[in-house]
Formats: sequence, C-alpha cells, structure tokens
Amino acid sequence: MPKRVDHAERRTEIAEALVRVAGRRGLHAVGMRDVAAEAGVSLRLVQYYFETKEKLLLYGLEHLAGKFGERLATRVRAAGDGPGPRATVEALLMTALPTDEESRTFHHLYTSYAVLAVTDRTLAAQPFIRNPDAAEGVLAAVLRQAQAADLLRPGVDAHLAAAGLLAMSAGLGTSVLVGQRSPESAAAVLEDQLNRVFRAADAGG
Amino acid sequence: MPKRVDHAERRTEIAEALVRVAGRRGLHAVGMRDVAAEAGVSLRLVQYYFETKEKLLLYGLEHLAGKFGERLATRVRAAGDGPGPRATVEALLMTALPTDEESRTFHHLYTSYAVLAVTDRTLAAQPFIRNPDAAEGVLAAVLRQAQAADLLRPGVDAHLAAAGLLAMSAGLGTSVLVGQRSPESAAAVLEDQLNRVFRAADAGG
DNA sequence: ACGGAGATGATACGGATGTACCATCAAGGG
DNA sequence: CCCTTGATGGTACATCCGTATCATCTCCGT
Repeated sequence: MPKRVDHAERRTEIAEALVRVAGRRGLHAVGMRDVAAEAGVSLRLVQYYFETKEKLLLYGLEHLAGKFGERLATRVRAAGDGPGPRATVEALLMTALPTDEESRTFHHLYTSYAVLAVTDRTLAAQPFIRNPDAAEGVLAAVLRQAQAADLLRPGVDAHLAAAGLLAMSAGLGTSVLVGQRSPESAAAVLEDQLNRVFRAADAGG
Repeated sequence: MPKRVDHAERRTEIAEALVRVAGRRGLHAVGMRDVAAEAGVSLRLVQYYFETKEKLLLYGLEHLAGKFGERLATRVRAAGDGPGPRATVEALLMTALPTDEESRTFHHLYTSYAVLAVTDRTLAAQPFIRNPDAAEGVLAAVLRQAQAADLLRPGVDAHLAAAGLLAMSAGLGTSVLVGQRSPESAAAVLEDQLNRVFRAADAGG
C-alpha cells in the first residue's frame, strides 16, 4: 500500500479552508478551486476527499456548526461556574453575537446556508432544525431552573422566553453583521431583555 | 420617434419577475436569462432596461423593500384605527412574519440580499441601514406614545424595547422561513413578548 | 413619405465552474 | 524485487453566465 493519509483530518483541513475563504468572499462566490488554493492543495484533492461540491458544503456546514457549538459550550461552562443562571444565559446569548471575526464568520456563513436551505431540501434536512432546537431546550432548562430558584419575574413562561431570547439574539446578530447596529448596542438590547425576564438583581456581584 | 415605452413601468415588471423567480429558486440561482423568461421578454430587453446584473439586483431590492413597506404601512394604518397602540404594534410585527407566500418571499430575498451585502459594499450601501432604522423609529414612537398613556409596564425603555421586538421578529421570521418553527408558534412567542412590554390588558376587546 | 431614433431580437464571446479522465508517484506485502 | 493500490497532479470538457455586437423593426416628426 502507498502513503496512508488520515482522511478525516484532511477533510477537516479542507472544510476549514472553505470556511475561511467563504467568510472572506461570501459563500456564493466560492468555488472548488478557491477552496483548493486556500487549503494549499490541488483541485483534484478537493474532489478526492469530497466527491462533489454539495458534499463539501454539507460537511462544511456540519463542521461550522460543530466548532461553534464547542465554543458556545466552553463559554457557557465557564460562566456556569460563576454567579448564577443569569450569567449563564448572558454568556450563551452574548457568545451568539457576532463580535469577533470568528463569530462574524459563523453568522455570515450560517445565514448563507440558511438561505440556501430555503430552496435546497438536501441542505434543509441538515442541522438547521436540530441545533437551534437543542439550544432552545438548553436555554429553557436553565430558565426553568432559575424559575425554581425564584430568580425570574412572575408569569414568565420559560419555553416561550427561551425561544424569544434566541430569536432576538439571532436577529440582533444579523443586524450587527450587516453593520446596521454595533455589537455594544446589540448587547444593550439583550441586557434590557434579560431585565424583563429576570428579577431585579440583589445579590449579584 | 418610434414606439415610446414607459421605462419605469417596464423596469418594475422586470424587477417583479426577478422577485418571483428568485423567490422560487433562490436568488443565488437566478440569472438574467431566467428573469427574462419569467418576464416574458428577451434577454436583450433585460439588458436594455438594466444595463448590468448588479443594477438589476439593486433595483430589485429597492422594489422589494418598497412593496413590503407599503404592505406594512397599510396593515399598520388599518390597525391604527382600531383598539390602541398594542394592536398597532401587533400588526407591525405580525406582518413582518413570513406567513403567506408574499411575506415568505420577502423574508427569503431580503435575507439573501443581506448576506450578499456582507461582502458587497455596493449592496451594503443600500436600504439595509435606512429602512430598519426607520421601522425602529416608528415602533419606538408608538411605544413612547403608549408609555405616555400609561399602557406599558414600568421601567420599559421604548427605544430598547423597539429594537428588541424588531430583532425578535426578524429572528422568528428566519426560523419560520427555514421550517424550524411554525408561524403560529412564532406568533405565540411574539405575543408573549408583548405581554412583557405592555401592561396586562383590562379594557381590551 | 421618409429618415431617424428608440425598442427589440438573435447570437457571439470570453471567462468561470463543476466534474471526469488519464497519468504518475509512493509505499508495503507477496 | 515488483506489483498492487491508495494518493496525487494535470488537464480536458461541457455548460452556463454576464456582456457585447450586429441587425431589424416600428413609429413619430417634418
């Protein structure tokens, strides 16, 4: 047998090249040749590891979602050791905002994929349903927990509030992405919303 | 002179053809030939009235935003004659949800344009900034008015609340668009949020 | 009525794109 | 040792897209 190569690793490298170049020039403008150049391999190689462009895009989306999920989980875990549920929720929502370049790219590409998914049923079957639903479940659980600790304002429905927060965060993210709103302003809107869901702080640091 | 044609009208027809076909197959998949076929004219004609594709897209965006603005204004005006500020706000936000085919198309294409605007500065200079800011202003004004009439919960910042509502509505719209959430569920989330902003109803019908 | 300008049609062109095909290289097992 | 098989490279091919070019038709002013 010849030189043995770790396919999974190679696919990851290429997928990350896709993400980089798509983040720079837009997903609509990226071709296999661009991905190959960005990854420093030949066009043939991209074909070799992903037979078709559709499969490349699919894998790229998966990879992107995975990376972001990790990032989010890390931040939430870090905040989880902290003051309380509100901090956790804040960490979750603020991380979802496109502040640095990495999260900007995520928002940009995720929105691009979402737009494609509207007309492409192969893409529509992908994690657009699963991931945000999972996030909503997690957030709702945290809110219910906070509710049990009497940290929420009366009459709050955890599930509805969670959905609302996530939707607001996503909407704000888009605004920030297109330059319509500053990250700080978006954070302020989110903060204001959290004040509508959580009781007024008393023992907070 | 030969047959004189109303250029503005013709441009509108072609722009609407663009919107239709892009709504069906996605903006990324639409070419000048598709627009021409949809409008029932020759490719040359599309070139004649819009010299370049970029100009066609620009005009299409303008037209789309204009149409939707009208639709929104109509619904809001209709609600304005009704019970009160909350009904107005509800009309505004519910209209922004992609319920029927027209608003679905609007959301789909507007998001597509937004994605393009991230990397295309010519597109970014377009009404992405102006329109939503205007909507935010209008909504904030209505909320301030409601606040003056003591219809809001205490401590509500009209401007922040307006921004939040709009962002939430946009986020929910995207969810509905990609099939992640039903229009009814989105409406419920919005309703819940309005209950957090407005006082509990008392004199409502 | 006729000339000219505006409106429209047909089609060519250069470039880019996704994919397919053919060749080559490298390593490990018989 | 060499032959198989996986990993590459190079490149051709068909297609599509936006744009440009050339030609034609139509109708109004004079």
